Amino acid sequence: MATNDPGRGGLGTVRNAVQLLELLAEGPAYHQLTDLAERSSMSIPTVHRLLRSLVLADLAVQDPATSRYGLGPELSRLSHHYLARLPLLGALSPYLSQVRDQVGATVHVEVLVRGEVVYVDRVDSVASSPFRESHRVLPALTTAGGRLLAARGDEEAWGLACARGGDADDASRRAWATADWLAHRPADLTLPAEVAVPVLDAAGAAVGALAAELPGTDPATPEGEARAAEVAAYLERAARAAGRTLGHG
Amino acid sequence: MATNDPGRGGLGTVRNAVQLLELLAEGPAYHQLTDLAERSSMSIPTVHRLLRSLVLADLAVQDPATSRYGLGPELSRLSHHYLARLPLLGALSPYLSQVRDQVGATVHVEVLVRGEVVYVDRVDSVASSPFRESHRVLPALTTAGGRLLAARGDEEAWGLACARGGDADDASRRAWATADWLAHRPADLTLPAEVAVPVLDAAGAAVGALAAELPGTDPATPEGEARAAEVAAYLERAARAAGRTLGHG
DNA sequence: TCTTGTCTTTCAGATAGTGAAACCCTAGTG
DNA sequence: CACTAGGGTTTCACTATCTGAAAGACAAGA
Repeated sequence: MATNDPGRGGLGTVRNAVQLLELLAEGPAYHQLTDLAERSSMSIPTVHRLLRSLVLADLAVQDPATSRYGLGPELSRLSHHYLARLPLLGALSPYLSQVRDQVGATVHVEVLVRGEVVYVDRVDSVASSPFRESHRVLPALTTAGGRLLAARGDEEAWGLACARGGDADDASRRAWATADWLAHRPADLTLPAEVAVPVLDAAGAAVGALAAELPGTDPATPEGEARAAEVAAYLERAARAAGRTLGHG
Repeated sequence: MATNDPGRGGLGTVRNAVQLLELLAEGPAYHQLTDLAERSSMSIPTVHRLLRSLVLADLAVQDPATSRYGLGPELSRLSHHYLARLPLLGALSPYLSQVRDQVGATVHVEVLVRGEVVYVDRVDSVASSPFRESHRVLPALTTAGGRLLAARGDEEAWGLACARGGDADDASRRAWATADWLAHRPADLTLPAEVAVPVLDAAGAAVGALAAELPGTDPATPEGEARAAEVAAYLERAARAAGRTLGHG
């Protein structure tokens, strides 16, 4: 046992605080203390103190009516500071409007974090539907971009992606890891299908995905696949251009 | 000393970890350990351990080349989970595309967090410029929306906003707190001017702002102000409609 | 009223985090 | 090439600080 695994390394208090944030992130907006204590297998006072500290930092909030706990706005502020300096976004940004115009659909930039796909940037098409899910975060393997990124990631990333559901075998992984582009129609039929291409940095690592919506198209049909290939060509050009401005690792 | 102020309440380790995240959020993308230790007035080993814990949780990253530290992608994942369930966004979402079409410009949803304005949602106009700053986070008092929100906030929020710069006196505050809408052209002339209206919940508290860009318009001129008032009318209608679906507090 | 289910606080004790100092590396320099 | 300077990392004894059992508050239902 090289790692001497106590959960995993790092300061216990930080680990516990982070675990709470992750519990708060799943399921409904607000959670009750008792429940969080049980799910985290920490004692109730400990959870209470941790939550109070997180609330003080605005990383969590406590609903004054029910005194239940949820995630806090400071996460958004920090996230925006992170994204504002993310090389991937800076590199893609100049091309996004053009790609949007070329493909005539909403374009997304996606990254893979802990088995989930996060939509970190977007340019809306003219005909964006009013049913916008602006802040989707989906299990990686349920989206085209997520499949590309998870399959090209390391074992840990792939494992986390599988753990989020959307079953996949090793054959799928090999196919996705080598594909230049991928189209997928989500099981939720209210969401549009999407085509995605990976964005590779100078070292050849997939740092994100560039995806376009395919409203009213089913990539399982021949004409759908033709449309997807056509759109993918535009995406690939932008992804390659952006990739050239990205340094190593 | 009612508060017995040791910095402020909460668990010390969490407070320190959060302080590091805030230091990482300001200035350049990557910071060095020594510098962070000095700025936080914590010992170097302590900062090192905290950062290692944060890196383990993906809340921070360590650049493998320079071994310097920056914010991590998990912040985005958590932030998206937060935003996905934010009542403000759900309430405004159905109206945003329509407002975009009515005003013919990019529309933003903004919230105030710790003295900074965070752009939490956006619908792009057809003619969105390629120089998109998608993930701005600006000192509150340098934007129209931030001024509205800070002025209507409590003392603490107002104080934090002033601390971020963009000087303001009490007269300005009173004017902004009662204004139905506000237009402002940022000092950075590459950014467009914006008009903003507050979004009030059932209790009358300002939970966010709805703003539209005014490209090529200077609200300081008579015709600019007329245009701003016209746009504001559309924004107000959407903000009121959304506000009705927002509960108390 | 009593019960049940919450969130919150207290307090003694030991776990777990702290800082000084030493160690290791890499990069730059004479 | 040896030397220095500047970072990041690790060790270790100490004790500050976090922990958990139990008790306290508070609200909602029966």
